[in-house]
Amino acid sequence: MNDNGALGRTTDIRIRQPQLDCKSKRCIINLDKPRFEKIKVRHNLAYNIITERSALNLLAKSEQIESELCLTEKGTEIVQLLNNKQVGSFCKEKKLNIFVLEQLLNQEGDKLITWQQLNKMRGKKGAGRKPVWFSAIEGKTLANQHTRVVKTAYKTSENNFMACKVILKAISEDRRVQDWVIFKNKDQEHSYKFGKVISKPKESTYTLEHWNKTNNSEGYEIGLIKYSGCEINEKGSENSDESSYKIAKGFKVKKRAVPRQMISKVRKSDSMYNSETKIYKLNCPKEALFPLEVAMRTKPYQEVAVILGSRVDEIINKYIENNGTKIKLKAIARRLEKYRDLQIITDGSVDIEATDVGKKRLGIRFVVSRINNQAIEEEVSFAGALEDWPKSTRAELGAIGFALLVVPCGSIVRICTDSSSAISVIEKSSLVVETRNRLKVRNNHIGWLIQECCKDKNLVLRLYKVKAHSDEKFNKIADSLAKQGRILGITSRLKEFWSNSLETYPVWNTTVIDRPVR
DNA sequence: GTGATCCATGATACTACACA
DNA sequence: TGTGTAGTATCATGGATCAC
Repeated sequence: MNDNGALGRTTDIRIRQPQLDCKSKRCIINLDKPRFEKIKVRHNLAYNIITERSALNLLAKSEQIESELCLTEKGTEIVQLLNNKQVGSFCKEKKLNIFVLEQLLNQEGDKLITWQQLNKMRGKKGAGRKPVWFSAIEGKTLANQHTRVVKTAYKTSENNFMACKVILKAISEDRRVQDWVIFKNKDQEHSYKFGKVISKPKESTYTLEHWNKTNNSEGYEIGLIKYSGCEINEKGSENSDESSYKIAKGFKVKKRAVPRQMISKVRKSDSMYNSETKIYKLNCPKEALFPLEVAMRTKPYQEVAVILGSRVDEIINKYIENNGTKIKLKAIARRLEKYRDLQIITDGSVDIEATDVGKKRLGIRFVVSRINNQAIEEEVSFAGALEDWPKSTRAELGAIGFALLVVPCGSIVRICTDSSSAISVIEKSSLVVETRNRLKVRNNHIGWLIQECCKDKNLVLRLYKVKAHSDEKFNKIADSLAKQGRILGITSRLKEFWSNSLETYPVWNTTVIDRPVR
């Protein structure tokens, strides 16, 4: 155990394997005698030595191995709820990776999932009979067989983060596949809708069929019924009677397609509706798909796997590589999403003190100075730094580009900058349409980003040249953020987003060369 | 024209368990 | 360890539809 070489690693594996075999949440070095007697693991030398050691009351400890092999501190071991015969059945199960009762409860920790739901969420078929150990767990824990609410002693006191979750997938590239997806209704912050992609044209939008959630009493938690008279289609469809909803194609990059096995058709004989109505059911508890809804209702709040963003979020994801910067920009975008007329002061600077060109950082910052042509009380600003090619115009363009990423779609944006060269680059870029000519403009990477961003968001961009270091309040703030952004701000890197338009582009040391190359 | 998917239905394979 | 049983999902089929 103390050996750092091959012997130690082999011992580690030999200890790890029987832990999984005997369904222990802790390293078997820690197990007491009654727990060892629950299940015998055969053909494992390390296990035999540890059991013999336990019988002789000898002590062996390794804090490092024990902590590495501890699956969870919390949770009720399923083995503790079963008799010896049922434990035998439970330990034969090798595919589902179930160790504690909490893995079988829903996100709110008050209901037991079914055998079929467990299998589906683990990507298994779930064919065959329900095993005796699962039936025993049901018998022991369920307070109500119909609602599957568990007895108070087995409920979790807070949000159950050990619950099984459905892993959403990206929407299939195959235009024939009618994916089931979940999407957010803009008016209801944490409420999600179901949709079926019925058409994937080559243009910029997909068409979704909106399916409404229904409550039922036939043993499944969520039923899906096609919705006529869709309330959320005012943006996508001109006809309010249609149940279709058009979505931006950028949507497809998000993992929001529900795996096929999670949705199945309800048999006509089981349906409470007339025989003509198609009903689908969700083969998992609703919380397994919507953990964010649960997390917002229960405290403490923790970030969870499924977060669906807005179009602005998707555009930020498209251009920015660093997660920290993305989070900051999205937070600013949320504050501005109500407004359609914004004036933003931008500024950029180069770290002239750094002698190593490779380590020079570009300080970028912007401050929102006026909203709907009125001065704002609360400061909305961003300060950060940009990597690669330390040029002052690039810094100015970076600040403008970042500012455009946070503004709402369809808005009028007035950018105030002290760099006439930045204004010149943007104006030149807007006049050049051909890809070949675009690449002849200096700083074309950010210039292209700005043009694409305006196009993606349908922005009206107006550029104003202001005097550097003027006395205006927000210009001062922008100046004061200069050093802060360059020294303390998160260093961001732009994605090579134009790889969608260009098959090849010049790169030096993994960095895009954004000036004319001969 | 080819191939993939959807749909409904019936046949079959799969899985776990009981028992000898 | 092998066999039989029960419950369930999956497969095969063929027509219709749609994308390539």
